Amino acid sequence: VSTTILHADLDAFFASVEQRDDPRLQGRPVIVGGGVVLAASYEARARGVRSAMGGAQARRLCPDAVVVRPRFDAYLEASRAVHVVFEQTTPIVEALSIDEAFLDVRGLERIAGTPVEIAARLRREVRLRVGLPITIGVARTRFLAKVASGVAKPDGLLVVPPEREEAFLDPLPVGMLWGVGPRTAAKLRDRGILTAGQAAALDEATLVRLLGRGTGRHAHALVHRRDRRPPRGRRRRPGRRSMGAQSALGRRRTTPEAARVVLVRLVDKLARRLRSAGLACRTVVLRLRFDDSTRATRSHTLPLATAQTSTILVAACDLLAVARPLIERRGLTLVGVTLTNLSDDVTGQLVLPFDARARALDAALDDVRERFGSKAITRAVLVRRRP
DNA sequence: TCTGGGGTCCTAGGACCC
DNA sequence: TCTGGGGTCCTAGGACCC
Repeated sequence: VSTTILHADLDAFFASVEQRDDPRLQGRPVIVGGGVVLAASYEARARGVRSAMGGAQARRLCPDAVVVRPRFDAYLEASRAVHVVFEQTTPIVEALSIDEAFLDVRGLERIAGTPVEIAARLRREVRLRVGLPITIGVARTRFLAKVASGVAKPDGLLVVPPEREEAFLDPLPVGMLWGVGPRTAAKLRDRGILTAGQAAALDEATLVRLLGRGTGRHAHALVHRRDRRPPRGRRRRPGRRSMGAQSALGRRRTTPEAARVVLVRLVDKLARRLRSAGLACRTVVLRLRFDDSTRATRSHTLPLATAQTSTILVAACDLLAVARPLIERRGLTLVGVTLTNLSDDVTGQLVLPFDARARALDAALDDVRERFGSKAITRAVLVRRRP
């Protein structure tokens, strides 16, 4: 029942790193990323520049902005440094993304002070040791803490005590709710529901009817400030669910042949990432986007998990062939591959379906050799399953 | 308003098995 | 033989988040 959850969120992260590393950028509008805005400093945001905005539009809004190429290595380095400060603050740290995390400081009162004192010190430490501004929201639940930090930005600290939760949340627009994006917000707006408080007046069944089961229940829980799950430490994180890569193709009309060239590059890159993560995938998803902004996916699930480039590539090319009519009808603007059904379970028995052909078995054995060396297999047995 | 890349989760229908 | 029910997997799509 205590207010011990912190949501720490670095302000305009990529842009702040650039301003930190180049004093000439300090106090000036900075845009990271060329074609599309990856991050905008607060000076640029004041002029209407937003992340994910097209580069041309951003420059129109803010002609004097300094446009910088992203330096992902520098961001990763900064993120790690901030994380060290988090870990020294409390053992319970749940990293949400490269620039934000939940920290649970319950039980630290005697050692480290109240949550607010801890949060204030954390902000100073990050500023001092990493040189970056960070905003922290403090509340009883993760969701409220996150909303609080969003309201407190930039470079702020905001506490929502339990008795003020309702007054804090109810006037906020529904779009601020976690999991409520443009589509869901529009559905609610059609019913005249604009704020969290208005949504809270509806019962769960109504919200489920309006938004679907998952989204409806979730929204109902959030507006009633139920979010019981505490931040989980990094110990047992659920593990990666998918791994993907994509490539935008630009304006020119792309033939299936040209798409295959891109596909080979993507699959090669992904298979390497997969192997270096010690994972294998079983489902290959081909993602396509067309110039009329429609999308399509085609997927195939293999009989066994693999991390082998050739196996994945064959599946991906088959999917491309399946999608060929689609591609010929519309202009292709993006090709992507996502590998899902990930597992790290490669030891022990490999179970093939009864009708597995010799090639599938070879592929499975090659897979094991590729990952564990040519001597990894001591015995392969074909067992007939009971009929 | 289509301009990047990397993810997560949910839903719904069909196939298949018990 | 007919009827009913339950569960899992696969595929495709949708929505959302940073």
